[in-house]
Amino acid sequence: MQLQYAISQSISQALSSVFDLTVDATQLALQPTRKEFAGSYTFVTFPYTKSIGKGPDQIGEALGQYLKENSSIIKDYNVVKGFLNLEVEATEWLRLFRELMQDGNYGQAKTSGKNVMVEYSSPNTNKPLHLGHLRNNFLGYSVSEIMKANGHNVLKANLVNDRGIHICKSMLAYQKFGNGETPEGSGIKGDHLAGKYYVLFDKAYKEQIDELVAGGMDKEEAKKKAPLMLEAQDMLLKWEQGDEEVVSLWKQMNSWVYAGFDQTYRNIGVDFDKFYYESGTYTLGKGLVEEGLQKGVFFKKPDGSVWVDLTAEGLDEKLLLRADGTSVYITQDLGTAELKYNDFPYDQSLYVVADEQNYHFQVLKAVLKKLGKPYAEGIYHLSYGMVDLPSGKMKSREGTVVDADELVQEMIDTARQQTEELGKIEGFTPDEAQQLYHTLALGALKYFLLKVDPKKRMLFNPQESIDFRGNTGPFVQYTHARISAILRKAAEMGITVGAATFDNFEKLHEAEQDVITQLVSYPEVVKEAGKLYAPSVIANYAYELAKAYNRFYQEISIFNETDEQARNFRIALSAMVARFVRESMSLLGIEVPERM
RNA sequence: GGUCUCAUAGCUCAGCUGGAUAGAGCAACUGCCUUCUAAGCAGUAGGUCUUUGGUUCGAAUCCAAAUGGGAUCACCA
Repeated sequence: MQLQYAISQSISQALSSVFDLTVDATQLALQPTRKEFAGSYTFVTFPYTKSIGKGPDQIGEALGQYLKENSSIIKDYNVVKGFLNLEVEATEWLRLFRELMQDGNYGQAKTSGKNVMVEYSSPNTNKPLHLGHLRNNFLGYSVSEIMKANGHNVLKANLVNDRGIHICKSMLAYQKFGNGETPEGSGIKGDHLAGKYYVLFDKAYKEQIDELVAGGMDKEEAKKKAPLMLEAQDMLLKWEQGDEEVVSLWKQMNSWVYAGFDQTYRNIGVDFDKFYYESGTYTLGKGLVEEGLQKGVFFKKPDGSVWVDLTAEGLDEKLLLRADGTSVYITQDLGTAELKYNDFPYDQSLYVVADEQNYHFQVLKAVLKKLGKPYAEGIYHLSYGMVDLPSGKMKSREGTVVDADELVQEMIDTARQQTEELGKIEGFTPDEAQQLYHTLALGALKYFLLKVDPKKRMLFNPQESIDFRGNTGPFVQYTHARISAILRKAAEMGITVGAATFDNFEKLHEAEQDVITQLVSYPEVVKEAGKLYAPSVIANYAYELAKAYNRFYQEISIFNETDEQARNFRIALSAMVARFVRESMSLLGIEVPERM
């Protein structure tokens, strides 16, 4: 940030004139001063004791003295055990604050001219979305917003896994046990209906295995020989051959599932610019395999299968094409990478996919590099950790998954209950109340899933995640609602933010200065979040900002202030906090209410 | 077994490129609503940063090893 750089420059100057030591300002590291000491920024003098030949305290004292006398920004200083703490002039803080007030795009980076594709969600069409998908969806959406704020041109893509043996399983079960059930007829959401038959398949399949095992068959063999499995495989074959009956069933069931997904996506507030379907991409990539053979970077084994040797890259040999010429998972991903690049020439292509696929993406990138593809370098696996439950890992087959739709509904119910208990719905129409519950529910859920570093595995505790106090989404939302009340009151009094001046105000309270410090650090935070692909950085910022404001709110009165300038400043400060709370939360895909 | 990854308060998590006495929230305990929304604020208590070595003025942070979780090593996706 500018202020820090300005201070660094002054220090650089001080080092040069006091000690005749040349250090570039960019090499000087400042850190925020710890709460227990006076000051905003701290300069550590230890690294310079050798080259200067004096003790750390002596250096700090001399630098502090120089800065106080020569810099218009530095108000005062103190030296504690070699740490030079610098206090910044209130006028400087206010200057920065005015600057931010006037810049409607503060924190929004200039257009980079870069294209960034973000693939996320990518569901299977045989079952509804669960908690793990929610982390994926929220991450993907938020990272997209963060990339936009960093000036990039973003395309959100969803690669739907709409084919394969698992899809055939639910189709087959439906064919056998469905009795023509439809979402309309039974009132079951389409994706849940498909999921129901996927579970039914698994149940019936297991029974068949047990029977075969009871008849003396080996369990592994029974898994392969169970009639249902054979039928499913047969169905997949028919699908690939374009069998009319199978394809028509596939189309019908998928259309139900899409209607269900669409509803969920709208409900959780995520969207996509482009959809890819594996049924349309699964044959891609064979051309690239051929290309690799031509170039001699792939090789054929005697049985005719095609491989790539990645041992030099620290990986293994990897199959790229089966002996019968059919493709494997990696084959189509190679093809899809190229297809995506042709559709949208990207500088970066992010894949929001769980960390269990780390190896796969290493291979993908390495293979494309071997092929000399220009876009290989831009591929980035945004790998996130699994969501665990207190009971352990989620397993779809064992029914320990937390269903996304159900979870959202539970959150909404909790929001309603909490709001009613607190008696906060006075003056709300039923529609507005409903809207508020939804805003709070999703705020709580998204914040909970996004505040943790994406790379880390996390625990979802139903009890804690529905907490609306402390470091939570609703806490930040509450801060916004509070400020909204203040701004409404200001408007009633005829005070307009921007027009009501505070030119002569310069007695900054500590709590006010802390809020400004938070506000002006926003651009850096957006940059950092973009660099790390980490919404958690934004979430932490929103929390710190809200916390700083709430302290100010508690300690300092706005409307009882007799000094008009001070009052105007505080209203403006509140308005800016509301603005950056709203903006940072929107980078997380979270809305903020006017009242709650 | 090979490779990758994680380990911070009772619980869930922060801790930026090494910097001061390691921070939040929840849970526990104390205060604060005749004043702008108490979904808030202030405070108390709670830690051998898994262990052991190393690098250095200085290590939760960097390096190595050990221990314990997790992922992956499919002609599944």
